[in-house]
Order: sequence, then structure tokens, then C-alpha cells
Amino acid sequence: MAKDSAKGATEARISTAQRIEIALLEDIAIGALEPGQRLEEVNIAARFDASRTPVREAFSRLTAQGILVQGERRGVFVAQYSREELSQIFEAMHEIEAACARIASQRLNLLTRAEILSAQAECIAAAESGDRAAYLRANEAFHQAIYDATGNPYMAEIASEFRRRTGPFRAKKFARREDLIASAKSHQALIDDIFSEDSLTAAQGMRAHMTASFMQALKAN
Amino acid sequence: MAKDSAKGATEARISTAQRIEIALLEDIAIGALEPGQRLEEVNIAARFDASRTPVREAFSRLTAQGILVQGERRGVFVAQYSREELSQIFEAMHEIEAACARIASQRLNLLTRAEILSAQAECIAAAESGDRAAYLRANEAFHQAIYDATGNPYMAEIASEFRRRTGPFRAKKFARREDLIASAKSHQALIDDIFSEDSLTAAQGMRAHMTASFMQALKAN
DNA sequence: GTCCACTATTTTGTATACAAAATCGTTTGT
DNA sequence: ACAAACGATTTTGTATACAAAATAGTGGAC
Repeated sequence: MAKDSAKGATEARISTAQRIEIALLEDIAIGALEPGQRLEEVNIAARFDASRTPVREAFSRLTAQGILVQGERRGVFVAQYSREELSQIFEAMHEIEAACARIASQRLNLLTRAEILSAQAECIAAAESGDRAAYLRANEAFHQAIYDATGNPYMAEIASEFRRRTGPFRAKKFARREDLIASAKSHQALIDDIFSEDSLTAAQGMRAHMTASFMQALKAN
Repeated sequence: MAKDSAKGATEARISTAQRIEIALLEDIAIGALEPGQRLEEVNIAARFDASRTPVREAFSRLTAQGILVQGERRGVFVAQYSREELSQIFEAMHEIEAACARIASQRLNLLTRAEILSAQAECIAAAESGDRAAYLRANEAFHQAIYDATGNPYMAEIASEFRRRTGPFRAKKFARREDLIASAKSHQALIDDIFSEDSLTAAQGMRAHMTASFMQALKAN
């Protein structure tokens, strides 16, 4: 009965394969694993003190999501994109984010407004203290709050997927404290557009935000 | 040198896991595997005369794509959606398809126009002969041709993914020959809108097409 | 007769073993 | 000296074995 009441509420028992998948995702998001880097099954297995089997399962799932790619020859690699490919991925993400903003603006309620504002407050706090890692987390939470405000988990999921794929490239642009503050300020304008509840304004606000984000990502990559 | 010149041009050597993944996808698209149906590793392994290992790999990739879902208890199941969930998936798909149509309308060229028209010709032929399986294939090729016309493989990929996920639910609506002909006719209007090269017209045309598609899917499910 | 508990069976998750394919290095021939 | 080919080593793909968890089935007690 009280078997997992002590632990986090909904924390189900986690398999080794899932643990590896989550850890690899985190490493890629943080930048510990860089785009283009090769991942060998045996290395990863050793690192997690597991056999190759769960590692292969994690690789399968991550390649299916486009986070990892199989090279033409041996090995699995952290996905790496040329300038051209990056532009295409950002274009796709930009379309989805704009759709999310538009839908969210039409369905805002007290809760979703509060959660967007709350996430933004964390962004500002992290930006002012110059805590890069905290800002990266808060920034993701902010965008996630917008996705959630659509009330559509499928839209939210694909938007998140694109964020995971572009994470390593966006992360590089947050080098200095001013970058964080500028980003947080950009959020404020975006919030105004979405909270206007005018869907066109919301979508255009998000397009502007994403275009700026891509410009900076291009500079940093 | 001539090691695979006899076979299909780009057909690389395929692993058992990939073979199983493709076959399962096909079965789900066709309807041989119905939403909600449970898949047991040993059964599938026996069917493909393989061990559980490649089956598990295929399951991993398919669950990562949302084609299969892990039940809360045992087993992996073909994804099944409630009326509400189906509406959310179609909403998301509808947004992405509209974005594809808009972008495609801006980037049309001789080749992409030709391929859209060619796919539509196949749709008409299949519809008139009342060949349901052929129409399903041609219909997918038609939409794929529009995705490809965006020139953005990432947009194309997510659009395809949603099509795969909704395949079983859309397939049911093509019961009679008239359904096929009506669908092909609807394509014609859509082509006109996209070929207008007015992005707003193209997006609205696709929205109309998708809305109609969802209405029929709802009736059939 | 119903409910609970205990056991048995099924099923999943992980490890290991083995075979095949590919890369790398060395050697040999021209 | 350079190229080609052969062999050795690494790495992947698949099979099998084993352990743990969950469900189902059976029996017993009230």
C-alpha cells in the first residue's frame, strides 16, 4: 500500500532503458554531449553499469525521435545539422510554435495565464542572477506552459520534440548574462501578444520571437 | 562493385528489426492490426521467425513515435484514441497540414506541380476502379507530394507521422466506391487552392479538406 | 458463497553469448 | 613507393538464458 508513497507521487518504477534515455536526453540538452559526437554502445553501457541491451533500446527510441542519427557506416551520433538543415528545422518549429501561440491565445484561462506568468517570473529571476543552467530550464518551462495552454497534448508534444532537437543549438546562444536578460525581455513582449487574445497578434508575436531566436542560434553555430 | 546493382537502387541491407517495424506499420495502416489490439513479443517474434530482441527494438521505435502505446499494466497496444483525443490529434494534424499547404503554395515548381498532379491521377484511377487498397496508397502519396513540395523534410516528416498515427481511423471512412470518388474530387479543389500560389487560399483549402476528412472519420469511428 | 491469500504461470526486462559485417592495419606484390 | 589484398580487431545485430514483476488461478477460511 505505502510502497511508493514516500517517493515522488506519480514516480512509477523506472526501467534501466528509460533511465538511460532520460540521462542521454539531459546530456544532449545541457551540451555535455555535442552534436556530431559518436555514442558507442559499450561505453554508454559501462557508464550506466548496464548491458548493451537497455542501451540499444534507448538508442532506438532516440533515433526514432531524431535526437540521435545512425551514421551511414558504424555508430550512432548526436544529430548534427548543417546551416541549411538548421534553417529548415527552425522553420518547422517556428510554424508549430506559431500555431501553439495562436491556439493558446484563444483558450487562455486563469490557470494557464498563471502558469505562463509563473514560468516567466522564474526566467527573470534566473536571468538577473545570471544562472545559465537555471535560465535554460526556466526557458523550457516557459515555452512548455504555452504549449500546455493550447489544451492539446499532441500539439504540445511535437512542439516539445522540436525543442529537444534544437536544444543544443539554442543553448549556445546564452553565453552572457545580457543574453539571458534580452531573452527574458523578449518573453515579456510575447506574453503581451498572447494575452491579447487576438490570435493573429499571438501568432505573429511568436513568429517574431522564433525568428529572433533563430538569428541568434545562427550566429552562435 | 555490382553488389546491389541488381536490386533496387538505394535499397540498403535491412535488419530484422527494421523489417518488423515496417511490416507492423503496414499492418496498422491497412487495418490488419486494429487500434487497441495487444501485441505480444513472443507472438510477433514467432510470426517473423525471429527472437524477441528485434521485436523489442521495433516496439521501442514505434512507441517513441506514438504508433504503439505501453499499457499501464502488461503489454504493448496499437494506439487507440477516444473521441476527444481523436479530435485533438486531428486538430494538430490540421494545423501542420495547413502550414504545409501554405508553404508548398509559395514554393511550387514544375517538378512538384507534376508530382502532385501525378499522384492525383493515380487517386482518380484507383477511385474509379473502386480499388480501396490502391486508393489508400495513392491518397498517402498525394499528401506526401504536397509535403515534399514544401522543400522542408522536417515539416514533411511530422506531417507523415501524424498521417501514420491517424491512418487506421481515416481508413475506415473509405468503405464504398463513392467515398473514394468524393475524396478524389475533394483533392481537385485542394489542388486548385494550392496551385493558386496564394498562401492564404492554400491554407484555407487544406483546412477545409482536413475538416471534411475529420468529420467523416468521426462518423466512421 | 464470497473474499482473501498464496502459488503457479505468463510476460517483461536485462545480461550474456555468438555470429556476421565492417573498419583498420599490415603485408606482399608489382 | 604505391596499391591491393588479406587478416585481425572492433562493433553491431540477433538469439538465448535468466531473473523479477505482474497476472491468473486455486484453495482455504470465515
